[in-house]
Amino acid sequence: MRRVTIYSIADALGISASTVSRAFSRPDLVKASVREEVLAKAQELGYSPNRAARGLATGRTGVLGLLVPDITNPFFPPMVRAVQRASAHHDAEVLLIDSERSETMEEDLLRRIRPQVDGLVIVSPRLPTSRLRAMLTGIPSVVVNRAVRGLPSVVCDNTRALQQAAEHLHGLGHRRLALVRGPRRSWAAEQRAKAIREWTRPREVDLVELGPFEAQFEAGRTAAGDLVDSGATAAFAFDDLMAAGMIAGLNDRGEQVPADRSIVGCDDVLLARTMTPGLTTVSAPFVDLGRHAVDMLHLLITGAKPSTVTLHGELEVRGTVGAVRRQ
Amino acid sequence: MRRVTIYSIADALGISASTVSRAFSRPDLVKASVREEVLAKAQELGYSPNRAARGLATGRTGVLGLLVPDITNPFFPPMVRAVQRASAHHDAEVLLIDSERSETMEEDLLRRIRPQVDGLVIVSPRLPTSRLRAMLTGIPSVVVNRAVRGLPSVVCDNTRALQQAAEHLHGLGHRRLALVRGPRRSWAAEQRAKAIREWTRPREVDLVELGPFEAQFEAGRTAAGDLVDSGATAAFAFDDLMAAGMIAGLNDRGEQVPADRSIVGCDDVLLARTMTPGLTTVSAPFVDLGRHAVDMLHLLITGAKPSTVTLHGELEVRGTVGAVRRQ
DNA sequence: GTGAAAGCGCTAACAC
DNA sequence: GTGTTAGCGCTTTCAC
Repeated sequence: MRRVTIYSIADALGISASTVSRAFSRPDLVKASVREEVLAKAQELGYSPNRAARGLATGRTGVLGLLVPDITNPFFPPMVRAVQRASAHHDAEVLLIDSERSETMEEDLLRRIRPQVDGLVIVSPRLPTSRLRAMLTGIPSVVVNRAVRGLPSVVCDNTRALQQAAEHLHGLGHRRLALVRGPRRSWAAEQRAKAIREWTRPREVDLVELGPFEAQFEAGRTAAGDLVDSGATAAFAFDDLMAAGMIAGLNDRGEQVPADRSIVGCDDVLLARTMTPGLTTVSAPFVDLGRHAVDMLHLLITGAKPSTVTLHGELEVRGTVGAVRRQ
Repeated sequence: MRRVTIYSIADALGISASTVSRAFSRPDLVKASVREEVLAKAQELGYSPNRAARGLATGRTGVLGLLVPDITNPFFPPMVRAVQRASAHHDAEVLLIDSERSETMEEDLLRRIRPQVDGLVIVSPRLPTSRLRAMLTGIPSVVVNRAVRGLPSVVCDNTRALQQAAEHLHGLGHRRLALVRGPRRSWAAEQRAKAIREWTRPREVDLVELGPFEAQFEAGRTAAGDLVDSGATAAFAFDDLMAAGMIAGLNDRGEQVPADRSIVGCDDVLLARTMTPGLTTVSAPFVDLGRHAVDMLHLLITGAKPSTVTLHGELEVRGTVGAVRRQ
């Protein structure tokens, strides 16, 4: 049994292959009655178009590449889902790449999939701008959570929410805050740090900066020691994972959150809700992040020039912040 | 600037395209010196093979499909990573599909990607066997964590580890255990339930069965009520996510774990380590699961007939089990 | 060990 | 509206 192609259908119907092809890719160019015959026969024969062939002819693969630095970080699965869902709307599939936080893997993998996809959604907080730009020239790409001149991006600005959190802590009596910084050279880390610094500057509040640290649970645990030493009564963790690690580290040292110290995370990943008490954090708009990225990518692929989109996180007050402890 | 193909290289070197092609796909058929020239020139020109063209010619896409039911469940990211890593060894890319726990999406998405991949790694705990088998005929497929007659699979048997856990609880004085069941019709859920029942039967221990429940945090929270009502002093949750939910639910009701009740999870996902106290659980061999699945798939694709692989979970005793509370 | 040529299944001018 | 034709970039006989 040989496989069914547009020719099988064309022969069966006594029409040309082009018409069959058009019935699928440009249905408006085919007479309705013919189109329906084609579709019916296709159904009957179990035909489904060969993407590779279409790809060869059109130069399009119908596949989008999604690069994430660490799929095991709970930030990414919801985003992956959103990207996939949005891609389905454009009839595209998603090739996933997890670079395992390695820059060399990132470049290798990117090089490998580049020719196989129509475009790329890239989450690469740390690859130097020049190398990032080099990897991305010549292929439609949208960068997530990082602003790179000349590249369309969709970013989440947490400034307002973080400053609200700071305000909240201030209202609870905290006057010495810690900023537990995320990865060195991470765009988001810098962004978040800036928000806190900016809020602190005009106020009668001490700010101590700790880190940089990796965006990992264990790094948070380590940071807990620095936090205790710093004398800050409340801390902004770079993200929820670090916040969770910091809380565990404080527990190791006999401290309770929020009784002894307050902790604020960022991103509102699953973990933040499943902790007890729930983590006070800033929610990331995963779904919109993914959706905008894909929509923008689609625009790029079809020749348009999308402009950068900025979304906003929102403060979620839960159980890990409380009134300052009486010293 | 036109794209570089085997012809660009062939022209530049004054040789034929066939030779260039062979230098990549059948290097043994090309004289070493020529091969090296080709590779060097390819490097210089930034050539990378067009998969679509290769796919058209060979019928292979170089892409593997990976279907997971819920990428936001922390069980899957490490497995996705393992699958991707293993695929790289076979020079294949991974097309990810998250069915969002919907059977209809699962079938739709599968139908869509089937023609675009060389084979499938499927994690589908609940799709009825007949429909699963129907979706998978005609395409090399490996099923993960589910035994389906006639389909090669790689499964994780947690019987021994769960029974060790039961033994451990027994040693701590627990005589009334709860089995908090996972999703109805889930192969793993049935498997785990069987292990506990089998251990209980010959012993002077009461077993109460709760559920079935969805494998979700919130379902665990709900289950906590049933658990309290059941009077069991210790419980086996279907998985870690449920276990975390149950602990949160118990806290809501003023109970502490393990002081008031002991909880055992399953899978040892990130969450299990980040909780305080750490969750006693049974570790899943994520990396091996992914690796074996891909290796088996590769065998299938190349015409061999792999046999089912059984891996084993191991008990990880952490902080959520303790001596039975004095009533 | 290497080249010439056909063809994988589809699309896209171009003609009719 | 539909058919004809010429590729897309690669692999793979088949000669040499």
